[in-house]
Amino acid sequence: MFNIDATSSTPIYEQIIDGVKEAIIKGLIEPGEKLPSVRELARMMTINPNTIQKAYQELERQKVTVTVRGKGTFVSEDYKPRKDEEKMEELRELFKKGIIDAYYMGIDKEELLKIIKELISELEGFDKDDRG
Amino acid sequence: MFNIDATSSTPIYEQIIDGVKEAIIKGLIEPGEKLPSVRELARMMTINPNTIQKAYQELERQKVTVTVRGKGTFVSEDYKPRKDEEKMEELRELFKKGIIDAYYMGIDKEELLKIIKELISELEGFDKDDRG
Amino acid sequence: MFNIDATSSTPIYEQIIDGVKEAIIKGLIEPGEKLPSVRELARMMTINPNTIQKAYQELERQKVTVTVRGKGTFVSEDYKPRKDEEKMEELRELFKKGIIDAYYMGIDKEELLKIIKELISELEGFDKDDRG
Amino acid sequence: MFNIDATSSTPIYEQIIDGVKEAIIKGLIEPGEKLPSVRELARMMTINPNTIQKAYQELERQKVTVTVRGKGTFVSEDYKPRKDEEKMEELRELFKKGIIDAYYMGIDKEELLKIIKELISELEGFDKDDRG
DNA sequence: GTGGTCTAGACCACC
DNA sequence: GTGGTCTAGACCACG
Repeated sequence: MFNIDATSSTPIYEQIIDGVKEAIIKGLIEPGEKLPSVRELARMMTINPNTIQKAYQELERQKVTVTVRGKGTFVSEDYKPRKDEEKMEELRELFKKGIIDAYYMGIDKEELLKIIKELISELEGFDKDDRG
Repeated sequence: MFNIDATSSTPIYEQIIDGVKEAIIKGLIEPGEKLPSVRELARMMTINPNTIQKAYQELERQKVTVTVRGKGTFVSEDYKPRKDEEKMEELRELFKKGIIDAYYMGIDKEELLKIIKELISELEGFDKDDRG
Repeated sequence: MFNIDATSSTPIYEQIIDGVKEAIIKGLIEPGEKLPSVRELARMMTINPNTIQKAYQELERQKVTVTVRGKGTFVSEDYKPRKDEEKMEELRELFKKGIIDAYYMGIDKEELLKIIKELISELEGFDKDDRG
Repeated sequence: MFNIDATSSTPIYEQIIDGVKEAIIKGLIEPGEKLPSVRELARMMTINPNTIQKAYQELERQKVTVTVRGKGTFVSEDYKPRKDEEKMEELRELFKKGIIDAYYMGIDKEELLKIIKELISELEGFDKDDRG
């Protein structure tokens, strides 16, 4: 489903969260669909089950998934996007850092916007209205 | 010159690095200009000198600054931007994460691009040719 | 694994970096193999853990090692040598200094080349193709 | 006579020492010849006179030069090369470091020896017998 | 005065 | 257990 880089500075559990979200946006996993169980995914990716568990808990906290006791973890069917000012500020900081890095790599404004637009296109469904 | 959030998950020394780079891009510090000394900045921001030191060393490693023995740390006058494929990939990952987060906050493509363009404008000089 | 001279003018962390690199070249540590943990090495050599940490971070920055979160620091399996002109110039300066010093010690050309060839031989594997 | 890089990690006074020695080896300054006075050299290179003074003192300590009170500093006419075991060991360490660095830059044995031989040739007089 | 190194000891996130 | 960050306080070389 997605790749994990154990040597990356982003924690594994965070890579899993991002991977699941990306898979949902791309439509690889549909709303209502079941995610692999913690143990199953841990085995598939040879990762410590505790790490998967932590990722799943965070996904549920963010209401991206819901857990049904005894059944498993499912992609939310009624995800309601929310933007509080705090998260917006974090997002701006993240992009600002990206722009600064781009500047120091010698990437100009047009090239940068092109890269970003490409990334948006790759994440199919991003510009759709029917978000589940 | 810039604000430090001690409670943030991004390390203080990294916030300092980003802050200095941002100040340079915005033209608040000019190429050739002297940065505050390690001790001085430490006093100004009530941060341990070792933390400032770590930030300054990383800035020098990235060739953003040069240090002259016994004189201090100065903004490089001949910074040459470099983009290797590895750094490009990291940049793409950073922006991809931002786009995914934006999606989950209910921000649509147009709004996102508007935010990014605003951020670029705020960083004056980004679309100039005379990068220091 | 290697000796540290606390009285030397070369910083301890740099001696550690050189020692690790030398051990790798000599084949005493193989690609993929785990280095002693920061604390362990600190205990073994009665050196402050922060000093070891600084050495390990520099080794990782140079891509000589990779660190896996929660697991430890390992010798890179896919090290790709790089020679930019700047590093080449530094290398030339270093050897030039050595040659000048040798001259002032009364060592002639043949003797100097003999010494250098011996040093190369001691570092087993230097003339092999399978660099890790 | 030679270039000084204030941003280099090698101290300025050491760069001066090396520069003088190199100039002597190359024959740019002959045995018995007078070096510029401390003040004169300081003015020429816009360097603090104390720094020049320190370099000259060290050159005299190494018996590379002799100072005649009221006359100035002169290149020794009867320099007797000496190799004690301590200095030999330092020299070996220096070359070992260079070889390790070369290895990590992907330079092979033949290429390295070629570079070293070139450097020796550039320092004219190195393979002569009539060392003054 | 400047930056560079080192120690001691603490806290944290991650696996 | 692992590495990563931070503080406090010390000493040093350099200009």
